[in-house]
Amino acid sequence: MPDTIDQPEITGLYFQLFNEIGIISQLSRAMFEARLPDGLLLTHFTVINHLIRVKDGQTPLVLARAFQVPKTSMTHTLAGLEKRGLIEMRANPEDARSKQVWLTDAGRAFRDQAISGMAPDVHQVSDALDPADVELITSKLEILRKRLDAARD
Amino acid sequence: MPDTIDQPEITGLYFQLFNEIGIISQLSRAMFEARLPDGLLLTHFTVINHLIRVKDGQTPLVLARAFQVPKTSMTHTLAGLEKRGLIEMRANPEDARSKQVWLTDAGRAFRDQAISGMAPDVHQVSDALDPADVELITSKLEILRKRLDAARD
DNA sequence: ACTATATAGTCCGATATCGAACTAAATGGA
DNA sequence: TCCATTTAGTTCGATATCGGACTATATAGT
Repeated sequence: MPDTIDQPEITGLYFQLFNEIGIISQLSRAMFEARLPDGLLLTHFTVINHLIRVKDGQTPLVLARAFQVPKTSMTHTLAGLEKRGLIEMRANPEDARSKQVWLTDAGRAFRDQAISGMAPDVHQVSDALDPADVELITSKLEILRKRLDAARD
Repeated sequence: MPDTIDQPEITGLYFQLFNEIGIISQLSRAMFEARLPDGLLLTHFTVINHLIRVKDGQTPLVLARAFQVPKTSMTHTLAGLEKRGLIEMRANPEDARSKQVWLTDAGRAFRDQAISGMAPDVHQVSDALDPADVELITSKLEILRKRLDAARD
């Protein structure tokens, strides 16, 4: 039966893919964090970067959902960013339960600095895949990511 | 100049790729961990799985290097596995400083159980990419992973 | 309007991660 | 052989992560 799907084998393929993804995640995280100042982690950079790329003024809960982390983790991350003056927490005029996260000038400067610091690392490994491959893989992974996200129920 | 490489843009492409990888790593980890019993994390499963796929009897340090984690983290993970009777730590007859990590029957059973539990989740998202895509992406990511690994100096 | 339920955020406690320092054993060079 | 250096593993302390419980506010149903 040539058209029967060998499901267990597909499962194995996906396992390998997730494994590879997990290792790269770990390695790239370590690489980037080595470039960040003192107590700042990749989470901090990622939040700042998101606030610039998308928009600031979002609520902590929206950010937690965007990054797929529990809201308690986001509270912690935002506290760190606020303590360092990279963001400002303001009351949400539309909902007294809620807050808004705004970037400060220092936050914007930090992002530019961080990217400058990380760029050489990226450049160092950029010969591994050509741009077309990177784009291709990214687009395929985006599909997978959305599928995983949808499967969370 | 059409053949000049736009380096900053490549950096941006890689940033996106790493971002996608980070999110998938997080989502898939959460998905898998939800299927593991009580206090066991993906790390535990991954170590057991590795001991079966490659071989057991390896030293903690070799395992730490295989997973790119600090040896202190591996000590912690192995302690958890031993406490649950899934592995056995023995003295290394070839080096008195060192130890060997051996699977127990319970450890092997645990791995089979865990895979059975996870398979439906993988199956649920396996329509996101066809097997050829999964294989293609995995092989490309493997190249990137090795490049990152080499860049650690 | 009133009450039940849902939602936003924080606090707390448990555990994971990981760097630094330490101990014990192996290795290498004189 | 002896000593300096390297290596394997653990312990300890600091911090990140995250589930559960809590407070305050909003929303929905009657």
